[in-house]
Amino acid sequence: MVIDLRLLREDPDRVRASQRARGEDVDLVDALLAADERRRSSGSRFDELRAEQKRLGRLIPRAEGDERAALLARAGELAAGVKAADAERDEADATAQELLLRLGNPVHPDVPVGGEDDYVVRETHGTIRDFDAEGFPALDHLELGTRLGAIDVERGAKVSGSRFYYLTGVGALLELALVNAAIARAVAAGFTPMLTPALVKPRAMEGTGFLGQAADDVYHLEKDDAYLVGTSEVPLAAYHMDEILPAERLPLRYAGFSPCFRREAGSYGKDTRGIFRVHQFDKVEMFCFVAPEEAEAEHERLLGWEKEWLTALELPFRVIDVASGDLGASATRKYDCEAWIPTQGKYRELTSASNCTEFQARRLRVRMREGKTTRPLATLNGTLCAVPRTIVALLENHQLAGGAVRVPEVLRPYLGGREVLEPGDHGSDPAAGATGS
RNA sequence: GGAGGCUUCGCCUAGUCUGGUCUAUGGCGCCGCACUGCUAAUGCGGUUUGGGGUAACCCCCCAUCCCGGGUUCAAAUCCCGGAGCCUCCGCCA
Repeated sequence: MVIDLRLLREDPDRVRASQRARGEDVDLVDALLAADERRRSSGSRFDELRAEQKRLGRLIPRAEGDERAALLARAGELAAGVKAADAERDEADATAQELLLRLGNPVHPDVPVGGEDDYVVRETHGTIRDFDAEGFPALDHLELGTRLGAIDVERGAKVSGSRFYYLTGVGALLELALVNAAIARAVAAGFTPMLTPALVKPRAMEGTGFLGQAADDVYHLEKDDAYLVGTSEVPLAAYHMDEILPAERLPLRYAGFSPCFRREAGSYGKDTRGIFRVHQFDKVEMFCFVAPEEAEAEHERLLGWEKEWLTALELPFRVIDVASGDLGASATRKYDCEAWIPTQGKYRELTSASNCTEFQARRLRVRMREGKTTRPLATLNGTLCAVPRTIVALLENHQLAGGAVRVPEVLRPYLGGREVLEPGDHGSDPAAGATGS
């Protein structure tokens, strides 16, 4: 049973306050405490009866005649009692477990309280271009992508439905360039690159906190009782499931690359144009296992790597401290990097760094051993590069008059040296064209 | 998809047929102590994990032999279901 209710028992008011800040059910806390109490009392009754049962079990084989009959009679009573206590404990366990799934990680005290719009802007970077001054109107990413032969949403919809797309020609090259550049940077920063499964068992999904409030957004394959991951955070967190890691091996840092699947339930009519919000995309994700006391510092480091990446892509962006009501279930605090999208006239989320403290580690039973003691560790995750959104930001921010797009220097080595993407480039190797071969 | 074999406390392993001091054997590794110019060797002790009792330590209780059910007074052991690994066959990028 993957339950740890220590914080709840010790400081229920803090958990209540957290639920309130998240805009979630506060009564849940009392229901959980009640289930926990039932679980404990039936558990200790079970333990006592079982102890007596064991004692009898040792006497019976040696007893004879009337004595043996009496012992067997008592043992029969005990068996019934043990069974009842066991059933009651199981029921309380299941109830507690089910309630616990709906309880989010207690929010960090410095997190701004409120909903989606109550974030606090931490910092702003880069310069927003003034297209009026430059003398041409900014085209949106879909217009640019279509002209470049990079994005095909019509055929995506024809084949798979709305919110699906093809990346074609230089669009496909652009994704591969982004992924390669991002992985190279992560590796240089000390991350171990990982290609992860996209299909996981319920345990992994549940343990990372995606089957609570976020369950509607997850694809489930009923026939196999398997889930399509919405991020490689899931298989990365579960990678060390049920393991005890020596403290001296920490921090463990992984850079995962995987497709991500999201139902986008409840976002009808939102971002319907282009590839900003889609059902399937690829993403490079950073994931860290650290000692709990290191978690906040690691959170800052994750944010730092994200900022360096966006800066290297020459994108104007800002960092927000996400408000309590907009945190995922697993995060105690979350920083989003939002890039400026010229045609929308606003900043939009490109990356997100979450400190999950011990929330996921407890559920997945990932622990650290330090000397003699074993305790849960902390997990953190941060986007390095979510491909479609990054493409949106790149196309729009780096567009030139006439629909061409300047390639930031970091990506050029990964794009056959191209400095500009231009309509008519079908993605073949420019060097091959130049030599006429 | 079909057939068979396997899964024991870090690793290896005894135990399962024939249910009951299994409170799970031994080896390796690891930790501590002793001995020893150093190292090595040797000896002794310790070494699954989770929950509970306790202010805490020692210690005590319960669970845990892949997981979940069942039979039984009693399950590592018997029965059913599932998972994982391996071998062979079929199919396949």
